[in-house]
Order: sequence, then structure tokens, then C-alpha cells
Amino acid sequence: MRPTNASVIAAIRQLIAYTQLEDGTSQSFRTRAYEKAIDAIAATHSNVAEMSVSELREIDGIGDATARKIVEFASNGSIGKVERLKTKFPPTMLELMKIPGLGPKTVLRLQEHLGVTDVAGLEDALDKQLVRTLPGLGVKSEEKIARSIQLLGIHSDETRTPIHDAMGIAARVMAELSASVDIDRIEYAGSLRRLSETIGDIDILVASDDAASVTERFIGLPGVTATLGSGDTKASVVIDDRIQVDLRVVREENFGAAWLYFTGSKGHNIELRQRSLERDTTLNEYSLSSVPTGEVIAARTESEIYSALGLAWITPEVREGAGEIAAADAGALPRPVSVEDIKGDLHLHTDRSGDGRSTLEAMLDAASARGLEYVAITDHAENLTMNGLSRAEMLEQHAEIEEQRVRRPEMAILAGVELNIDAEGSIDYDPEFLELFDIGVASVHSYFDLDTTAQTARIIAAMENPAVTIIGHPTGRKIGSRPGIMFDLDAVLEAAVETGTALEINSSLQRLDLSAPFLRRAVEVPGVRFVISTDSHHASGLSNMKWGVSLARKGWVRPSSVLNSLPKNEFLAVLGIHGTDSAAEGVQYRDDH
DNA sequence: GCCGTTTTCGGCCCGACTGTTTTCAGTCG
Repeated sequence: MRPTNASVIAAIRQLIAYTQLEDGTSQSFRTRAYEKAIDAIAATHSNVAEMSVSELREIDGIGDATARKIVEFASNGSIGKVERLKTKFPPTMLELMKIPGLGPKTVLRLQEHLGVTDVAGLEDALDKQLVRTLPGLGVKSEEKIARSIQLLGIHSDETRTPIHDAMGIAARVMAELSASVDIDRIEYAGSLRRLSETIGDIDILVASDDAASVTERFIGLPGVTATLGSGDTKASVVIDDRIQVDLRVVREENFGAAWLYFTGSKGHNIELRQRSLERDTTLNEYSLSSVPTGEVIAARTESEIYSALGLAWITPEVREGAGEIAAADAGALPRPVSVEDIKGDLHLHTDRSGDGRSTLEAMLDAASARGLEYVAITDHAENLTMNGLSRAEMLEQHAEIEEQRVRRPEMAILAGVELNIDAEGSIDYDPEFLELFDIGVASVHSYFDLDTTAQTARIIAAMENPAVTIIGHPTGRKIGSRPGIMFDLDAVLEAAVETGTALEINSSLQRLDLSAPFLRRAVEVPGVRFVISTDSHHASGLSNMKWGVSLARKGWVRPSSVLNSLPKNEFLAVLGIHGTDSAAEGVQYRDDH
């Protein structure tokens, strides 16, 4: 069994940590080269552990040395250099480097002067007030390290916060800060804006002429449980003992440059600055300016800066330093999908579902308010215990939908259902009853631990069922709590094209399913079609469409491959549903051919 | 360690904050 790209990346991260100790710096060109290799692997669609040295070297950012280390890891499960460095630096020293404020230099000094190589030893040295005796360290450093140990874990991978939780905290902090001090503009940046699945720190950017007041208010906000640092223009706090929030205050005329800078990713920024230098300009968080004259060329908006660098604005979700700048340069980046592109929502629950909270009426009002041309009501089918609807309840709902069609002639209201894919790929009800629905979303709600072969087979079997139009939240994952099923994506994509089944891009921040890496692979397959749906269980959920759209952008999905970007009549025609004008007359949509 | 319309050596993005330094090193993003 070959290691996954994720485990190759984990191995290189370990290599980086040991190399930082060996080089005595976190900024050596070697470690930066390794970091670049990680970015390159993360952007690769194939399994690097199956590639040869020469194939690996084809990848931009991977050279001979790293290619050999990857091959070595693929065949041995370890890298010789790491094993050698482990004899010099005990693995517990890596734990020390995870403590905020402790870098390779300090960790090396602890080992050299005090023989400290693990957290317990460090705590002991702190107790004995020995740390202050080290060169470059004093009493304040000692106190800072002691505080950091208490906060240990905030930066480690295990405690990255799922985006759903981080987004909520960010919204709360931004609302409270806006309410307590006069500011010109406030936005979030960083991995949150790039729609990463898990968030390390929340980055918030404010435009104001009075930075000192803003930072002062910020460190005093409710929920702040620790202040990690604060200066004239930036501050870092911990919110709810849980997540670090970094604030940066700039002047409005520099906002674009700052937003670009703090959105990252680091790799994207570095590439942009290199491109900038090639044009005899320099880019920092304040502006893009001329090297010879120092004159500011662009600073107020991101678009102006990209434009000055000869690029169209790049949507934040794809700023991963993974080829997006080269693609933009070549005009090969897809036009980003926008919320305005989406004409219908095809996965909506009402309070008839056990987990639904709003009435059909409320859901349709919400859809109208959003200007949607069509919706599909997709309550759970009967096999989902507790939450599913019996046949009788479904028929009752169909009558309700008929009434709504008469009252809302402008909107196409599809009588749909969210079907449950069982272990073998069968779905609820019988073929005759399924005929009564206009559209079927089939989803996995059970048997998450079958092997890859069985999962692939059940998904494909569901796709082959004529009642199934869409596969809902295809992996069933919940970010931070459930990994989702494993299936052969290539086989599923092939079946999706053959059967004409669309794949759902689920807008829930807990799901974001299909994930961006899967979407990046799916868009390479001609003929694969997507729908972006909210899977709303409450009328307020329809506003989550923005996250699904954002995810589609992150996956380089073209608007033309999104089925529910079609205007109503074209969409209904694709589904084989006729007679949209007859809606006012209360005629059922399901074509009876 | 990587890379190359100024190629196989000599470069490699940029700045804030902290604590210790009395002009700067370390860490972080």
C-alpha cells in the first residue's frame, strides 16, 4: 500500500522541523524549498508515492533531492536524513518547537546549555529560573515561555478549528468590534477567506485612521481569554480559550494591498512579489510601488494591484500558490462562479423532515426573497429512521406543493426527495412510487465504514437508478467530526458522465462536500456536471449558497458546468420536465413519458 | 534545495512585534 499524498506531506513537514534544527533557523533556503515542495504536492492530482524520481522532477517546485526523498519514503516508509537527524535531536524537541514563541534557535540553546529536550524538562528549567540565564533570554522571555506552554496546542494541527466554528467566531468578533469603535471597513482574511476546511488563526483586517483605539478595543472584547501581543497596528488574542485571532489595522488607501497580503496564501504572496520584482516594482502589505522611484502604483484595491501586475483579479479561494498565477497569466483560470449565477436551490428540507425546522411556506418565501427561479423540496425518504417521510406524508406534501405552484406561478417548485443509498446502492420506495417525484437527490447517510470497493459500487448503483438525478453530499463527511466515505473518484466521475447524474456541491460549512481537491479532479473530466445546493433545514439556510459557490470557485468549477446556473426553462428542459407555463394551472411537472 | 529569454552559480519576499540588544536577533505570519 503506497502512502497517500497527505502522509508524504506529513513526512516532509517532519523533515522541515528537523532541518530547521540542523540549520539553526526557520528561514533557510532548504526548508523553504521543502515547503514549496509541500505546496506542489498538495496541488498534484496524482499520488506522488507512485511516481519515479524523473516524474517527480517534472513537478514545478520538486527537484532532484526532494524527489529522491519522496521515492525513499514511498518504498521504506522513512527518510534517511530524518532518521539520521533523530539521533542528533530527540523527537521531543519537535514538541518544543510547537510552543508559540519558541523557534529553532531557542530550542537549540535549551539543549546546548541546559540539556533540555522535552516539555517536562523545560517546565523544570522554568521552575528553577534557569531559562533566564541563556544568551538572548531574560526574565520576560521566561514568563512568556511559561505562558505559551499553558496555551500549547493552539497552533498544533490537532486543534485547528473547523471552518464552520471559525466563521461563527469571526462574525461575532467583527460585529462586536464594529459596534464598539468607529472604523471605515472590516473584513476577514487568511485561510478563512480562502475557504480552508480548518482554520489555524482568524485574521481580521480593519481600515481606520485611529489604529491605536481599534487595537485597544480589540484586546478588550468580550470572549478574549488571553492577549498574545499588541502594538500600534496589530494585535493577537485568544478567543474563548480556543482560537487565536489576529487583527491588523491599516489606512483605507492601503486596504487592497493589506487584504491581499493577509489573505495569502504565503506561497501565492511570494509568487506575486517575485512577479512584481520582475517588473521593477515591489509589493508589501501597504502598496505595490516602483523600485526606482518609490512611487505608489496601486494600493487601494486588490484588483488594481493584480492589474498592475498584468493579471485579472484572482478569487481568494484559489490563492494557494498552486499554479493559479500561471493559469491567470495564460487566461486559463475559470471565471469564478458567483451567487448571482445560481438560479435555483435543489436540496431543501421542510419541517416534515424530522430534522427540518421551517414550513414549506417559509422555505419558499426565503427562495422568493433570494430571487430563485426554481427550487426542489427534498425531504428525507422513509428509510432514514426518525427523519424520513412515509409515503402518505409525501403525498400530503405533493398536494401542498400543488397549492404553492398556483400561488407562485413565477417559481418552478419541484416535488423532490432526498433518497437514502443503502449498503448495496438501493434506494427507498419502489419504482412506481418514485415516478411521483420530479427530482431525486440520493445521499449516503449510513454504512460509512465499508471498504472503498463497496462504497464505489453503491454510489455507482445509485447513479444508475433512473430516479436519481443528483448525488447529495457525496462523501458524507462532516469537517472535524466524520471523515466521510472513501470511494474511487475516477470511477464515480465516469459513471456520473455515463448516467448524466450531477454531483452536489453542498454549501453547508460543516460539509463542504465534494471537497475542493475532489472538485479539482472532477473538473478535469469532460461532461461532469455539478449542482450547488444549500441542503437547508431552516429558511435561514438558503443564505449558505455563498459558501457552496465559494467552494465551487476553490475547485476551479466553471459556471457552465453548474446545472443550477441554467435559467428555469433550460434547466427544466435538461431534466425532461415540460410545460413550465402550466404551473399556474396546477399541472404536475413530472413528464409521463 | 531549487532554478534558469542576463542558466550550472548565485541568487532566493517582506515587515511588525518582542525582548534584549544600545543597533539587533528571533519569531511569526
